Parts: sequence; C-alpha cells; structure tokens
Amino acid sequence: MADESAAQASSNDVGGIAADQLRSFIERIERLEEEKANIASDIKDVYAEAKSSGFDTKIMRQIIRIRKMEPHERAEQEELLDLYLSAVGY
Amino acid sequence: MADESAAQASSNDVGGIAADQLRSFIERIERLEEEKANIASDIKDVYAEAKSSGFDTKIMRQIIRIRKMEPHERAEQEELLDLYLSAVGY
Amino acid sequence: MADESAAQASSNDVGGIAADQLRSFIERIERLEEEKANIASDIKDVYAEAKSSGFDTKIMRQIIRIRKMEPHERAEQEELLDLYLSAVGY
Amino acid sequence: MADESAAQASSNDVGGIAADQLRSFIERIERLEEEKANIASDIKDVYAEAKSSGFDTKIMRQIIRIRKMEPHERAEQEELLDLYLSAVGY
DNA sequence: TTGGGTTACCACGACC
DNA sequence: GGTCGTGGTAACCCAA
Repeated sequence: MADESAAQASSNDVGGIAADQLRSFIERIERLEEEKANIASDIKDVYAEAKSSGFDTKIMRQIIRIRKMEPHERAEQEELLDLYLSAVGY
Repeated sequence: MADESAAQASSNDVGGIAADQLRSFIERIERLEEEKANIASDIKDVYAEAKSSGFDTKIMRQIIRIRKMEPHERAEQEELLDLYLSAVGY
Repeated sequence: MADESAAQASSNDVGGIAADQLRSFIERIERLEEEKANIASDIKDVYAEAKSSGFDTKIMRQIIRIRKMEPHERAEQEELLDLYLSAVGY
Repeated sequence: MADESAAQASSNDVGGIAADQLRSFIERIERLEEEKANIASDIKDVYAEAKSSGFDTKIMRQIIRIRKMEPHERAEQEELLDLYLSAVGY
C-alpha cells in the first residue's frame, strides 16, 4: 500500500505504518472527544439548573426531541408526495 | 390559557410557569447540542481523513477505546472472555 | 453471584461458570441469528425480483420505511399536545 | 400516463405501472420484515434470560462474534491491533 | 469487482 | 435496574 522503501526522516515507520501520523490522528480524535464530553457535561449542568428552578427535565427533553424532529417531518410530507408520484410513474 | 391577573413585563407567566425562563433553558441546551453535533462531525471527518491515508478506522476505534479504559478494567474483560471461550470449547 | 458450592452433576463447571448452560445459550442465539439471516436473504430476493420486474427498489424501500413510521407520527401528534400542556402546568 | 390501451381486469394498471404487482411485492417484504423483527425479539429474550442466569451478555456477544469469524480473519485483526498499539506506544 | 456513500439496525453507555 | 439517546457496525446500493 505505502511506499515501503521511502526514507523516513520524520515519519517514524513501525511495522510498515506511519506511526507519527497515526498517533496524530488518534490524538486529534481524543481531543475532540474530550471537548464533546465537556459539552455534554455543560448540558447536564443546564438540566440540573433547570430542575432546581422547578422544571421537569423529562418534559424538557421531550420538547427538545420533538423540536428537533419537526423539520424532518415536514420534509417527510413532501417526500411522501414525491414518492407516490414516482411509484406511479410520474 | 387566559391572562390570569396582570401583564408581566419580563417574567411572562403562563400556566403558573415562567415560560421565558423555560424557553431560555431550552435554547441554551439546543445551542450546546448543536456544538456537540459539530464536534461529532469533526470527529467523523478526522476518521475519514485517516481512512483515506490508509488507516483502518475500525482498529483505530479499538485503540481509542482501549486507551480510555483503566488497565485493570481491560484485564478483567480479557480474563472473562478467556473464561467464556474455554467454557464454550475454545 | 451464583451458588458456588452447589453440586454440579450435569452442569460441567469451568472456572466457576456453568459451561453447559452458557453453551446452550450461545447455540440458541446462533441458531436464531441464522434464521434471521435467512429471512434477510429472502427479503433481498424479493427486492431483486421486483427490480427485475422493472420496479425501482429505492423507491420501494422509501415506501416501506414511511409506511412503517406513519403510526408513530400520529402518536407523536398526541404526544406533542400532551407535552405542551404539561410544560405549561396542566 | 393515461390508460394506454385496454382495461385490465386483474393487473390494475396505474401510471404505466402494475400497481397490484407493486403492492404485492411491498406486502411480501413487510411480512418478511415482521418475521425478522420477531426473531430479533426472540434473540433479545435469550440474552435477557442468560443475563438473569448470571452471564455477562457483553462477553457473550464477543464470543458469538468470534465464532462467526474465520480464524485467519480473527488473527489478522489481532495482528493489526497489535501493530497499531505499538505504533502508538503501547 | 470493488470501494465509497448511505441507511438501518443494534449495542452501548449515560442518565435517572 | 430501566430507559433513552447516541454511536458503531454491517448491509446494501451505486459508480468507477
């Protein structure tokens, strides 16, 4: 797959793979996942705050879920129409 | 449903609940979730880039999973797996 | 978790687990998965047949998908109503 | 677009497409998918039963995955994993 | 024939 | 321990 005989000044080949490059990818991902986890934690905090203000977080979650899917549903309606038209050859 | 008593400039009470406050919580969460989704998308991109550099993303995911685990956790899993494997004749 | 000191006439204990029982579970599952795979294959065949009769399988898949989710959507509408009522304290 | 030539008692032509035939295909598929879902549900039940007998279902799934793989396949994965791990410094 | 994109399924982990 | 949402995996389709 890779050019096995190339000089590896900086790429630090291990068993035929570019170890440095792999490590770099892995670290980038791990870093992004950390950020993601932080945001998830922030979200949790907001729910906690809302809860301590007397709101029902379960209902809040439902609202958010449904708000998220409403655009999809509208799209689906149009899709549905197109769909049956196509099925029938138009 | 009806205006229970008086106009409330800023707290906008509806059904006994501070609707404005609720809306604010919801919007904060939705915003955070959007950020989270963006990061998830970035992660996907990195995997795609790694893949097009010739790396096996499935293995990469394993690596990341392993690095995230406590060493003893990992050892326990292995042990249990071996046990079950031998129980099943491997 | 399990009664470690019990007599194991038939259960063939291996490293503290009931090997026979485990094997039995595994085999039941494998068998069911085989059946499932067969049905998946049948489905594939029907699509192939439909395709060779001139139908667009992509559209067929869409139709099936949407038929499957229509009941959900109706349920969602009711849920939505309840939801906003709850959010507002009713 | 219109009825191209003659009335078709049984084939019920719509838009140039044999609607009856399409419906039949769809229904066959939906039926098969229902069967498939039932089997999936059975599988779930077996896992639940195994769990309540004290087995670790996650490990069971691993076992089943391993048994499904060709030996050399499994070996390759392990090898690649080790390679990546060492590249990353483990 | 194969690789990449897409989709649906399923498992896993988080949260309650 | 149960539920819910998210992510990973595997199937399937098309294009090259």
